[in-house]
Amino acid sequence: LVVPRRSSARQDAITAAARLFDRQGYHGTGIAQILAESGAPRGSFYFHFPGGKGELAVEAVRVAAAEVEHLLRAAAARHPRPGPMVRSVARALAQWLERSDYAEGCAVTAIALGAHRDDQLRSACRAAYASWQCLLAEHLVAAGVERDRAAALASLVVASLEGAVVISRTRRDPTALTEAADQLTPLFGPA
Amino acid sequence: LVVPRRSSARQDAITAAARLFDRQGYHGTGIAQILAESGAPRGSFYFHFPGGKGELAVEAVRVAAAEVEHLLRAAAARHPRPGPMVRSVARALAQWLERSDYAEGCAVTAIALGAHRDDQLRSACRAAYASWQCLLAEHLVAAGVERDRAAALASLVVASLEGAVVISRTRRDPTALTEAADQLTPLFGPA
Amino acid sequence: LVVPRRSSARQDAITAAARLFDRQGYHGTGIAQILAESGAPRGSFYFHFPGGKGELAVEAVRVAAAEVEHLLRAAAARHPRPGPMVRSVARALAQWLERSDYAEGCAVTAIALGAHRDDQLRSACRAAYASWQCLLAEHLVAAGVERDRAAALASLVVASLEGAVVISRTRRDPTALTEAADQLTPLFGPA
Amino acid sequence: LVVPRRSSARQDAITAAARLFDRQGYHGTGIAQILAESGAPRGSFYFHFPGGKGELAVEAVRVAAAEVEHLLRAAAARHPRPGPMVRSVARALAQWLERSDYAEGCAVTAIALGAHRDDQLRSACRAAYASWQCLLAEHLVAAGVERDRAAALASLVVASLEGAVVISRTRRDPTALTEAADQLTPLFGPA
DNA sequence: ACGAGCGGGACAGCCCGTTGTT
DNA sequence: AACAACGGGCTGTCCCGCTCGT
Repeated sequence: LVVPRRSSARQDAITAAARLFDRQGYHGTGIAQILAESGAPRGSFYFHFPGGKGELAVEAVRVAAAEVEHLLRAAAARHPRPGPMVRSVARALAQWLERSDYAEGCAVTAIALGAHRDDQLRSACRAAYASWQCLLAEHLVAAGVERDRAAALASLVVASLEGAVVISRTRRDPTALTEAADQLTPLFGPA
Repeated sequence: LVVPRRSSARQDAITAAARLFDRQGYHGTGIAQILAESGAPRGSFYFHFPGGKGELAVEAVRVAAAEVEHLLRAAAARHPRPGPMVRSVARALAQWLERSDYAEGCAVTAIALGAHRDDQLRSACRAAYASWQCLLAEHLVAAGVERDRAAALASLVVASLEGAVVISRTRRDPTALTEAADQLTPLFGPA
Repeated sequence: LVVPRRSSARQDAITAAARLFDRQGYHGTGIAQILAESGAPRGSFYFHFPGGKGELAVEAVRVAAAEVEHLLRAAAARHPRPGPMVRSVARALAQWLERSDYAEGCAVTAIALGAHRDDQLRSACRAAYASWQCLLAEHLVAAGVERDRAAALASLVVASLEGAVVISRTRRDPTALTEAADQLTPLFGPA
Repeated sequence: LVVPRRSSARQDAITAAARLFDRQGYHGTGIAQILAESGAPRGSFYFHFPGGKGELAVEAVRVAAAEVEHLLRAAAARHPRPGPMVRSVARALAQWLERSDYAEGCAVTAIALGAHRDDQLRSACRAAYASWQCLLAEHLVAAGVERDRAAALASLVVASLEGAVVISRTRRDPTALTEAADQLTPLFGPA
């Protein structure tokens, strides 16, 4: 007996959109390309996404945010001390950049910059940043950082990595990421 | 002796382009809008910019980079110690964001993310980041930071501010910027 | 004994279609909107209307024609003399226009003009005009007008009211209708 | 010496648009078809018509209105008495219908019904009706009809012919037009 | 009778880059 | 150095007709 299995078209389109928005930006990516690369059918696009491109982008932001959340959680589980944890995240991001030949960075930033006029989209990006900051802050607190300082420090870490990804991509060179993580380390407490 | 005073059309277009690319992204901004808002004539656009939109964007990146360089130099002149200097820069960026109601952030980042396929454009963005990092590193050296560490630290500062601007814009709230500068301060040496 | 009470979906769709074709024209109205506004289910549309949009429009024409027929019959019953009868019809049409803020006029005309390529549709419109003319002619004959002249006169009345509705709608002003009825009156015989 | 002779593309598009809007209605006619049939270039459409399809339709209404104005003036010049004048106009309209095999009627009505949401378009149609009514009213006055009645009578004539054109087209038979003109004649005064 | 989904084509609008002429 | 005009491709959006499975 086969479970009715709803079409995968919607999810396929979201995945492809996250990748393409990341590579080419929000305005630089057309729906046609997203559908072509995802193999999703054209006719049901506005059935799956009544809100059009914007709604698709909101979903793409959620997917991209969840991937990074997963990365952060995995690093936190492996490294109890914040210094190694942040360096591990930076290394993972650097590898991600290199593996795509610096074509893919962070879909959230790409969409945040390309479409900050759309309030729902902006809101989704804001939620992504907030979740990352929250995860980092909790890890810092667990490592003994005082709660208020942990929040501000987590904000700095998110911003640093975010900015370092953009710069690394522009340079086609991951040193900005590793330097950022290395230089941040002393802030997390005594070695 | 009369200076020929070339037409301002070219410069007007560049200025408008920097503002609009910042606000709407590279692909989100059309040449028609740039010409309309700058008042530059349509007919001579490809006389002034034979390279088309890409060449215009390169010039816009240079202009935007120079503005930030000016900001950095001014802050360095006023604040000999790196902590206050970086905090002053963050405050200035925050004011810039607020003044435009978070519509304008950094044209370099907007273009870097929107058009990183164009090598000349990417090169111009890379040069912008490099010049900022260089200015910051020299200021750190002058304040007594060892040269190698100063370069890495400057890289972190640039990345942090860059990322904080993106996040602040997304949040419509400047705290990410001020938090970043505050948390970075201890890295610059003993109070 | 329970009357099977067939689903109202079909009738709902026809009613909504008549209203929307009237407001927006045949090509300006999509099936999706008709279904949305009527609350009729999407899945069974082609069960109820195997002929698609065209068949739905034919039914809409019939409904709209019947409404006008009803209006004509009621006016004829109340006013034995043709002059008052036609003026009463014009007033009713004017009220109908005003009540919808001149958004709705006559669905038959809207469809006749928008889709006169479809023979079945054209046929339905022709039947509507014929039935109105017939009703009017009989009323004129009953009032003493000679039979041949009654037919031609009824044709003029239908055309006048038809045209006056279009003009009134364009003007957002019912005077074209009342003027038409007033000026026609002398043709119906001695006061 | 050659007069710079601006491109005929704009006028070509307007002429084709008038014909096609008449045949297929406003919403039933696409810009692509208008450009294809007129031979006008695609790239400069929004140069010639910044207001898009709506602006094109406004011009088409003006052209169509002017053609009818010309017809009315010619008939008025040839027939000093209103009866023959109106009958001559009706004959001309009937011939026009027959010549196009009842595919073309009156572009103004087609657009008035298809796009009465667009205020500028509605305004252009209103102006067309007003100009026809005015021409007719002046002719009636010149023939001795009292001024106030002439205006109302002219309104009736315009509405009748308008409606008769729609009905004739639906019937593919010009009798509605000739009947209308014949039956109107007694209103214009003693034979 | 009906919801979900597909297929592919059309819509209006706008894009960037190039002509000719002046 | 600026103009009117072109060329044709692409955008997001929406369309109608249909087939599934229930």
